[in-house]
Amino acid sequence: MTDVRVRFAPSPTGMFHVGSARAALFNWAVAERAQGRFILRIEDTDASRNRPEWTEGIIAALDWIGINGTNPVFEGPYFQSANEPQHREAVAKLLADGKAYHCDCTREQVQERTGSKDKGYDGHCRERGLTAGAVRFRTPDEGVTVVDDLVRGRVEFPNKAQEDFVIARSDGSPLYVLANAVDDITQAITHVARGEEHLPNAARQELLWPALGATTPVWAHLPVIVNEQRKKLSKRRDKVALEDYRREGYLAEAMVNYLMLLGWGPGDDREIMPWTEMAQLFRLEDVNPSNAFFDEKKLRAFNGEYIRALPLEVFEERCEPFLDPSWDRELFSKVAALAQTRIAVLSEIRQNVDFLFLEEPVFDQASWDKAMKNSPLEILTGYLDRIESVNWDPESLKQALEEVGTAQGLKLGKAQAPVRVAVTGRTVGLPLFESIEVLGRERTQERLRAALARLRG
RNA sequence: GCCCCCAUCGUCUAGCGGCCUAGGACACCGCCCUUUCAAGGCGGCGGCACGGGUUCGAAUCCCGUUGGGGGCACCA
Repeated sequence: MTDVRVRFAPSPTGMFHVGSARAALFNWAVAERAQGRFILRIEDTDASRNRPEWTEGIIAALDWIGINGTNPVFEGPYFQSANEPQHREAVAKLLADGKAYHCDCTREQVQERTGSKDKGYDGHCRERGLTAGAVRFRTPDEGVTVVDDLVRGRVEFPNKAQEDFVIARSDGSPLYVLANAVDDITQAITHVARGEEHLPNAARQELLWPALGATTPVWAHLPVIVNEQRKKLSKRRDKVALEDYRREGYLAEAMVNYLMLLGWGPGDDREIMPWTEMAQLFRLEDVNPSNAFFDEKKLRAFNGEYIRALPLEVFEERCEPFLDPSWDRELFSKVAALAQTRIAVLSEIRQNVDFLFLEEPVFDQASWDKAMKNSPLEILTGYLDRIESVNWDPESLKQALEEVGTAQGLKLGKAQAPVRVAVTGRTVGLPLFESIEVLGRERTQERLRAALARLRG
């Protein structure tokens, strides 16, 4: 088998999308498994829609999910705009060969002639011998064009429904369908795996490649990732930016793992699986052809799994960006392990540990009211009293509260509520007595007194 | 309107003619553990869209219906 060369060819027209990330990952897996090449090509031929920061965003996002030059399989980035001379040359050759022709019709003129806005181009300029204007590719009028697709099988497109599509603007600048084909050919791409929205383009390129003297690559059109309404994920209405997920505290490993499972499965009954293993198992032939819903709930669950699997020190490092710079890291270290099983995304670390660092805990009225139901005055005063002399370890702190509770006829579950809110401001959180231990005697006493004052109004 | 794709639990998937009494995961619901909340353990709910074929046998093959989706730019 000849060397496998795949490519990922995003256009820098917006924030990097989870759908693009998955397509990149699928290609990356193909390249890795085959020990081939993964070519990153930035398709920046529409200058009006491109911005340099989007390009940087693409590279940073790919790097985040593990796609970068560290791996020798990676090649690029190349910029499509740099290949414009070749694109123009290809257009010229097609023109010279009579496989393409100039056309100066406006959209309005075409519509007027065909009497419909849905009919498409009518071939009006085919034999006019124009030497200027847009360039159209001459498509066959009969027969079918076949796209042999790894995930969809044989797909036929009737040629009579295929209009003579434009390959270059009237100013001579080449269009996507042409530029993309030329680059794929010159970069010797063997497998094109991209979103299903490109399937109609494949029909055109199936015509274009031979016209350019090349044999067609292996196609694989990936299912679309959809939202809850089963519509293709869109920048406008859906949360699609990979960067947003990163900032929220999703781990790249979890994101990669989850994305790989959208349209594909490793085959056995495992889902949580390291990249190296997935890459060895992945085959385009096994990609499921139907659309997949991006389920953030499941992503969260995966992320939780990955967080819990982290060695403690690594977990602490990963939390770093989500902690206030002023917070004492040694104090944080003491409760990190307790928080690790309690968060699903890293940003949630804050609400779990903030009570340790704030001057006074953040109270919300609802939690307060909920917790201060059962003899709160007695519990708080009683505990304040016991705490004065108790041994400062979780077990003793617990026993002390148990005794105070018993005196009020309350089990620990009830008795801990007022204390928890007094100390942490919240009704749920880390194990109470470990939290108190780390907070220290004095600060705990302060908080209990403050709560009492607040309680007495 | 035209062209194309798709169809297994709510969701993501396993299944590629007999192993299926359809498996797993997320979600959901119980129970256990328990100082709250998690985590963990155990259990439960829940699906082959429909109708015809083909076959000794169909979730798996074929056709149709219905339902979803994608594409129809001098964007990528």
